[in-house]
Amino acid sequence: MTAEAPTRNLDFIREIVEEDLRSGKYKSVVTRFPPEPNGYLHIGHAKSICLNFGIANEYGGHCNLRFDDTNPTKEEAEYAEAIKRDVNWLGFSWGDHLYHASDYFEQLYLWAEDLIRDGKAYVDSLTAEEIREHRGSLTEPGRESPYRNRTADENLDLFRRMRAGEFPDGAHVLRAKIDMQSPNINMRDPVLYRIRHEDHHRTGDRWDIYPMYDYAHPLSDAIERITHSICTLEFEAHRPLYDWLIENVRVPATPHQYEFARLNINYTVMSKRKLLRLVEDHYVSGWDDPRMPTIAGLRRRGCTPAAIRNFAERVGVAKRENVIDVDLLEFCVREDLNRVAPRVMGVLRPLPVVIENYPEGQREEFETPNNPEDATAGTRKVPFSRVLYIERDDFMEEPPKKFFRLAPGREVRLRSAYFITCTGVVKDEGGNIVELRATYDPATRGGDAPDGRRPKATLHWVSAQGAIDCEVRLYDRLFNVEDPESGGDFLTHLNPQSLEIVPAAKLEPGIRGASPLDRFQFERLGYFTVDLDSTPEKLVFNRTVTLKDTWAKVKGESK
RNA sequence: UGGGGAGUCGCCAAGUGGUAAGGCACCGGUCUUUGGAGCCGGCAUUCGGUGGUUCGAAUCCACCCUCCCCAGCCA
Repeated sequence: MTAEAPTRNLDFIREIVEEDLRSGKYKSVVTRFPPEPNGYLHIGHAKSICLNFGIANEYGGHCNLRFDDTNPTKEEAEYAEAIKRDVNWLGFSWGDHLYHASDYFEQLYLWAEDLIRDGKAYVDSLTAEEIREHRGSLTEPGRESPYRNRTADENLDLFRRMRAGEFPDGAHVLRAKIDMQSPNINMRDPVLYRIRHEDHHRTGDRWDIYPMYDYAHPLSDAIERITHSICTLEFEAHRPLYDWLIENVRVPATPHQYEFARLNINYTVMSKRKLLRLVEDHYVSGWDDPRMPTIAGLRRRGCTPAAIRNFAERVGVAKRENVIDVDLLEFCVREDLNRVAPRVMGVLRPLPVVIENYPEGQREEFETPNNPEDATAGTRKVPFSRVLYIERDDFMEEPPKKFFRLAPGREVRLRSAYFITCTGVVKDEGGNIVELRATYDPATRGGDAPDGRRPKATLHWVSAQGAIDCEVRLYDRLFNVEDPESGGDFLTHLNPQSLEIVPAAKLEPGIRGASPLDRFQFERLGYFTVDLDSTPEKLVFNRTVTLKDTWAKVKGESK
């Protein structure tokens, strides 16, 4: 027996967590996922959720869900509800650790007064424009505001009157008194509070001043005794300010901020601003449009939470900018669905086939496995009759070299049924194929030939009698370029073929009764899920992802 | 041209001085009542570049190059 020393490949954040736990710096770990309720969560957030909740779970700590609701002009309760639903759906739970930055407004305000009394904050009465001018630039230092040296009493008085609503929006702001010469622009007396005469979705009209993210975030982390405050790279330059506040405010704990690279995926966009644009201007049907990279969209598309979690794990956590191949996401989705999705036969573009030697009016049923990958999934019966539908793509009158499917004179297997041989092609006046004639071999019942012959192809099929008409929505990537953000307006890269509606696909009768979000594999085609628009009278399916298709690839290459 | 980060296979990503893990993609083969899945194999003499230190460097030092972030009273 060799006891392998399992060298786990920890990401750099987990390494830090383990070291902090090992050294005793922290007794247990507390993380937080801090969304702003101003839009829906997307798969980039899923990476952060898996990281934060994942670490909490792995190291026996907990992860808070905290709404970063410091800006009343952009936030809505509806978004908060959607966010909670999505985090839960992904499989994580915050227990009773649900918080809001707005819950801390009073404490945050009191601390701001402390800062003023300590001479570390002041009320500035410059206009926004003037503040910008005084800030300097990347290469020039800033200049101090003429209001920078007001007395603590004067500042306190003004700040209290700001709170009391005595001034209009923009009249004053509270600023930290740090260093206008700092090479780090974020340290040039950052704004801590601004006046906003606007109702907040949780605090109503109680406040006329609202804290900025840079002020509220570190202090909220301290209040919640967060140990590891994990955020994305763009906040790296804000860390000195984060640390400044933790040092200069009498907070009950000393959290630390760590930054990792956000997730990007090709052929889509991930910024909330752009996703909002797609929704508001109706380029998609909503935040949960199955083409959207939102959690809600992926759910409606048919992705499983497990697939998304596996994806987040394979993607890794590091500090280098990255763009993940959407192929990896699709792989994770197929991998999970292959295990769990019951199989069913459905024909998207029906081509009738009449089995000439099969008695008119005769019917029989075949037993077929629900999931060859899962012996416990059992079997079901599918009806067979004289007229069948097969996929139009499964027949070619003049088949090229590598086309193994049905063609005149060729024999193929109908999955779980019989071998059939194409004996004729019926066309309309326009020369379009409207029907196939064929004969079946009664000896191949069930799909095996006693003489051992093996057709090169097995086709899916549906008996015309009893077939159920369904709408099927075929999705493709939303954008037709890898990086929609580069090269002008991202909207110009929208894929006009991202949605194709198949109005009347033929499904085997067993599909009746399927409910929204049920997932299936339509054999040889892909994974499909019942859409929210579906009704018992008219089933609607979304294609989650296709199955890999070697023939499609060969065909594509020869083009 | 200030400050903060990052550069290892097409895309991710391990590696922390001892002679380049793994995944996706791709390419072969095998198997197959899904051209699916599975299984087997291939896929970086080289780590942004150039010098240097060392018996030995992706790992240490120096210089250079490229990319990303910061000038919201957004987060």
